[in-house]
Amino acid sequence: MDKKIKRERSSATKTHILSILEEKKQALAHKDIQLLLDNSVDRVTIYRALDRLVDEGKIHKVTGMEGIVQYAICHNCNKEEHHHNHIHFHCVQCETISCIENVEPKFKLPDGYTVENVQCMVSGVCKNCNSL
Amino acid sequence: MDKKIKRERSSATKTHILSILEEKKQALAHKDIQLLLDNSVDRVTIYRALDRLVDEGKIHKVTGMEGIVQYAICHNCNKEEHHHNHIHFHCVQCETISCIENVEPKFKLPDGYTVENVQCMVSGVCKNCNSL
DNA sequence: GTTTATGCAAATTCTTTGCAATACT
DNA sequence: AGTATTGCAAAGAATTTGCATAAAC
Repeated sequence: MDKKIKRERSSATKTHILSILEEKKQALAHKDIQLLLDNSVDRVTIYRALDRLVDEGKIHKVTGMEGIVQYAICHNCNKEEHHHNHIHFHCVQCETISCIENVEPKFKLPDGYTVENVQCMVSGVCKNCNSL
Repeated sequence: MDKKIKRERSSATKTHILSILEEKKQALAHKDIQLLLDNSVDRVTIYRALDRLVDEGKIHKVTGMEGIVQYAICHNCNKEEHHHNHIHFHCVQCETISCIENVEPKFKLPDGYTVENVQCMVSGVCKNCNSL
């Protein structure tokens, strides 16, 4: 029940994953990351590195429309506070998921409900694909 | 690539699943449904019945915060048109997911984006639990 | 009688766990 | 030295596929 006191440590896998996510500027699934790592890193190692990055507030999990789990860079988070109420956009043409930073959905629930967290997935055609 | 021409047919499993979902008034996972069917129906049969019900526009899939797939009754859908832009509410106390009908999230995406579909998961405490 | 639904076995995919070896600080 | 990371093997959960039998229309 007690929190594991784990010091953050750099690791080849974590660094590499982060730079991939930075470069692609979109959410990627475990599978994609493994491929982009040239299959040179063990599946399990990738799972664990992703978990640690999530714990450290560096990336966050996004579950796509079809239930596929993906990971994206966190821009406004740290280990203590997470802010993922922004919209995730799934482009049906280029099949990518990306974060629309600074756009939060507004809504009014019926009386009696208390809101803690919001996850919003919007699908459609992204800026890039629309301008082709 | 061609659509399977399947006539809709009644079946014990489909009917039973529908009445369970109607009665519970919340989204249920495959697992829950199997249990509520007293484990008397084969896992695979349930998966297939759920798929068919989704195709027929009778129920829709909801993927919860933690990636658990659940199914809920459709109130405004048919085989041709689906309207699931309403909010799905996940209560962290009673651990249920339910549809908040008629509440759609509003947001404004940057120029260039075209919206086709919206899926919004809100977690918090539901009306029932808040009034206890 | 033709098509769809069911049950069983088996295969796939995704994810997690245990453990020994290695790397980081 | 002490703790976190890695790789491998193996287990576990969720979902899908194939095929023969049963049921619906």
